[in-house]
Amino acid sequence: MNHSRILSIKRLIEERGRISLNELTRRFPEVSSMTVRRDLQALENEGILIRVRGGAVSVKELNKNVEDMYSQRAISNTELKKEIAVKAVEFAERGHSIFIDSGSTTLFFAKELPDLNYYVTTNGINIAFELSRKAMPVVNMIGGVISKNNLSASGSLSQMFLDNVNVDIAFMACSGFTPENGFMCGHMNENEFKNNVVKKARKRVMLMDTTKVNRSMPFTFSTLDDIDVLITDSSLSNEMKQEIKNRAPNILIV
Amino acid sequence: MNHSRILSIKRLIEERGRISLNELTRRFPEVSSMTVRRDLQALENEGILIRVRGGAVSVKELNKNVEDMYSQRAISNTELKKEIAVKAVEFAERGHSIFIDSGSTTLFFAKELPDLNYYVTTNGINIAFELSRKAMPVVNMIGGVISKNNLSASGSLSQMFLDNVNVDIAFMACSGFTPENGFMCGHMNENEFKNNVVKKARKRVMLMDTTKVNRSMPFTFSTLDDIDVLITDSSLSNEMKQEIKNRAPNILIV
DNA sequence: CACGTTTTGTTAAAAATATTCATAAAATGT
DNA sequence: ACATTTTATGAATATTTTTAACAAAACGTG
Repeated sequence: MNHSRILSIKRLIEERGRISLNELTRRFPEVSSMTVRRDLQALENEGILIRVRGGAVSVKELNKNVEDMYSQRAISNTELKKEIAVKAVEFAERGHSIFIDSGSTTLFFAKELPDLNYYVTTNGINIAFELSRKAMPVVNMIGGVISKNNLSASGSLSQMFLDNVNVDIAFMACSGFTPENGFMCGHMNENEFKNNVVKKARKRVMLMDTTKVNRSMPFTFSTLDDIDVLITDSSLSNEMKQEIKNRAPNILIV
Repeated sequence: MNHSRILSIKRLIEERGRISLNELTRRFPEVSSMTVRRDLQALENEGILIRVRGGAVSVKELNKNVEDMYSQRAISNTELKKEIAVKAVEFAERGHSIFIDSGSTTLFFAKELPDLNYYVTTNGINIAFELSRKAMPVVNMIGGVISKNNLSASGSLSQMFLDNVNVDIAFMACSGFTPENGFMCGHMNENEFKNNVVKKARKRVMLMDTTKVNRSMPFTFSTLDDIDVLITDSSLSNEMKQEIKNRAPNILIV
């Protein structure tokens, strides 16, 4: 059955990124290497992969590096961020108006968000783009001047825009955090904007990976007790957890 | 001089996308094919290209297919659109406030725009993204509800946003055109928004490839004599050109 | 079932690539 | 400035991979 074999090969290479002819012939002992070759050729014609000496590489895999191109820079600690995003999705209720802050962790959150009827408002153009790929959610982009480092809108027009939006729950991101100073970011405009979102939202969820902990930034847009839920990755130390609980007894740490 | 040669090879492959070893040895007769091979190997290690039988393909080139991923669908007639974009760039003056309408032709325009100090306002998130890759222009994104088919913002909030922006020159796109009905688009919200941009701008440039000619859409956002410059590709018929001139004597057709 | 078509296997030849080694040039240290 | 080391290159050879051509098998169809 040639078709199902080709499909298997396709799947294999898409998940592995690159595969050698030797491995393929080992995996498909029922056919000759020549057949596998021809399969690869067929897949190459379809633009699925490109053949290289000794095997083939998946075009998708190559594009993975670019997939996140629209987030401008390579994203680090993707595993941590994904972990956080998966946990955060639980807090998004369908039919509600949610705000998603600009940021790389929140970008993962947007990716993980199921395709349901949320009303999403965001100030990140990469997040708006990501959400636009889904069929159901209504995507509302906050306008304003785009800052090139993080693709987020801010400024007075953003503020005006925000005034016209209601937010049930805000999923926020930060660049730095200490228990004393709270959640910080690096730019004044953004800071003001984030601060207003936090004030405005009925419920606030902070997505923060542990690389942000004990890192200071110029501006604080939110203190610990502004926040209802703090979602971090598994490597948050118990001491820090305790300290957070002491300062903000009502916070839920996930 | 090994380094400059490797750089040349890199540039060559980045502009051509794919190159054969034969061609490379022809282009670099001063070194042996073995050396070229080793150069390719070096570039492969850097992730610039991947070697295939008989030559190499540029990773960038492969990504080009995905580059336009963020425009959601494959772009057709890219050559026409590029031609138009190149011509349109002439009309963008540095230091001015320009508006770029959402659309695939205008996306090319955004790509072609040189990296200078424009003040750009746009309602397309893909266009805002594209512009954010450039260092100089100030990018101002119009907020609003994002429509998923063309990644553009529209709605009452967009309107409010537009009220706060001044536009020297607007580069517009349309989905259909007939001389009688003028420039048309498919959605009411977009239509209203585009219409307001046209009203507001001091100068209006329409980017329209000939596939749009004699195609009707539900809504008209601009008539012929609203427009100052009409930029099309080379395959606009002379009859149509004449008819346009008759109806709008002051229009400049490029 | 006989026929044409498509898929697959076998093999040999061709092509491309890798390896090795020798040499020349450049960089480095003293 | 000289010697030493490193690096780049070319040539020859060996290895691997790919292609091509043809035969056999499987498949579908009237």
